[in-house]
Amino acid sequence: MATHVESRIEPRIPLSRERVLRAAVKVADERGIESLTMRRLAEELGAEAMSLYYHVANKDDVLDGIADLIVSEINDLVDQIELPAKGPDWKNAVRQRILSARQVLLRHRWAPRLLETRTTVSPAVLRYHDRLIGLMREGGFSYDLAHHALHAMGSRALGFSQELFDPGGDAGDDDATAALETMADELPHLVGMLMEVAHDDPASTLGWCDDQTEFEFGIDVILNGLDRLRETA
Amino acid sequence: MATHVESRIEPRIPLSRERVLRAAVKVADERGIESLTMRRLAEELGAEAMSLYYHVANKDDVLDGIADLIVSEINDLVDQIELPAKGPDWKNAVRQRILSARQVLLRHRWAPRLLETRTTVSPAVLRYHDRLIGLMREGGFSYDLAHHALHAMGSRALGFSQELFDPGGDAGDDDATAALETMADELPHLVGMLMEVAHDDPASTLGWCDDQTEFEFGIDVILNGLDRLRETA
DNA sequence: ACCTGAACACCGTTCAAGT
DNA sequence: ACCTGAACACCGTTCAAGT
Repeated sequence: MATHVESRIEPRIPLSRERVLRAAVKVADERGIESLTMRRLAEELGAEAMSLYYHVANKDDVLDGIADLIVSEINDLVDQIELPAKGPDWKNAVRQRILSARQVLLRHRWAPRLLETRTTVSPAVLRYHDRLIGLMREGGFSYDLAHHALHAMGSRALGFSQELFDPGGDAGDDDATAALETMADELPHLVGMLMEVAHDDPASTLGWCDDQTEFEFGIDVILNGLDRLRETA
Repeated sequence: MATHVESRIEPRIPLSRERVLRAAVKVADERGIESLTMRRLAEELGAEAMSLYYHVANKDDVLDGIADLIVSEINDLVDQIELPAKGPDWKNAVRQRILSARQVLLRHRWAPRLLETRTTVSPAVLRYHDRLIGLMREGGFSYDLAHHALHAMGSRALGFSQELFDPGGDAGDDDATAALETMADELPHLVGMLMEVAHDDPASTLGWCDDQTEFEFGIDVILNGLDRLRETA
């Protein structure tokens, strides 16, 4: 009867794969992906951990699912971008798509790392790349060059690039600067570079020091290089 | 007394941080990094899991340690490469270092993913990049351009690039090809590309489909682009 | 069809205790 | 100084049982 009353006050919405995945994104957004456990996820849904297994195969399935959900969000956004004219416009069109994808990833900071560690390919990722190839074809790429291009862009195609270390991210903070000075003997070039570059390096936006300016510099080097190859092909 | 006999037969080598980390690399090489647990690591060393904590702070410390060990292996190798002449030689020198780094990573397939997930910066990674900046400076780069260059290369500087999905890796295998054909409606460009490109795509060497040819294509696009910027700067 | 309680195997780690 | 046994908190997951 206590349960009777409870169920009146809060009528139970049934679980579903959709609800489970949306709740998982919410938990990851709010508390970080490392605190996304099956028990925590169930709690978010007002259910028990074991109930989830009726709707998803296991935790890996959840992770695959939310990775796909994020890239679907990217697809929804880039589908609204108008298609370019044939020829040299391809570059700006691709650039615009990539920067839009990046906007979505900025809302889900945990997503880049998750995307890189998933080994099963997401349908949404396939779709995203399919459209990218289409744009390049319209721009005059052979399939062969488009293939090389996808490899050259790597994760940048989806709007991020994982940095191995942060060559300037903490440079603004005084402690780090002082620490660097003590390493000047062993790391002369790195310290020299950071001293000069530190002032014009704003806060990073994604990853460790993958800030917007540097990200755009990187894709432009690649897109310009590909454009040159397209012209001479 | 049984223990007495045992200790005679197999005199106990004392543990040390060095031994722990080397054993951890061995376990990761032989059984994959996902099976590197504190208990398994201790077993490899003929000790109990709790004994490890006298020599390393925790598991994260072990992971930081083996990441650093691998990059040290890279440093040892690239230090043997002779230095280039001033000027345009920088490109080949950097290219050669990157491909040497890649050779080391091919011996430790788990290392790229580990390197990308470590958030604390390894001294060896700092040293590697310091020398890379030095080469670019000799080649005529400003510190500012060298900084952009490091970002543009990202993980490629250390010899790998994580691919988001594998545009042709399984294309050789018949099942995958058949599966692709059924997706031709939704993914026309991707399927079209793979059909054409599949035949000349050999087995991958690192990551999912990050094969040597594609990796070199990618770094060449970037290095050539940077070289052009260096000339016009 | 959908959900759950109890239980299992396996983690990383603490702490007091051994030599 | 170096190592360990017992124990704890917390995972993902199975399975039989509930409605």
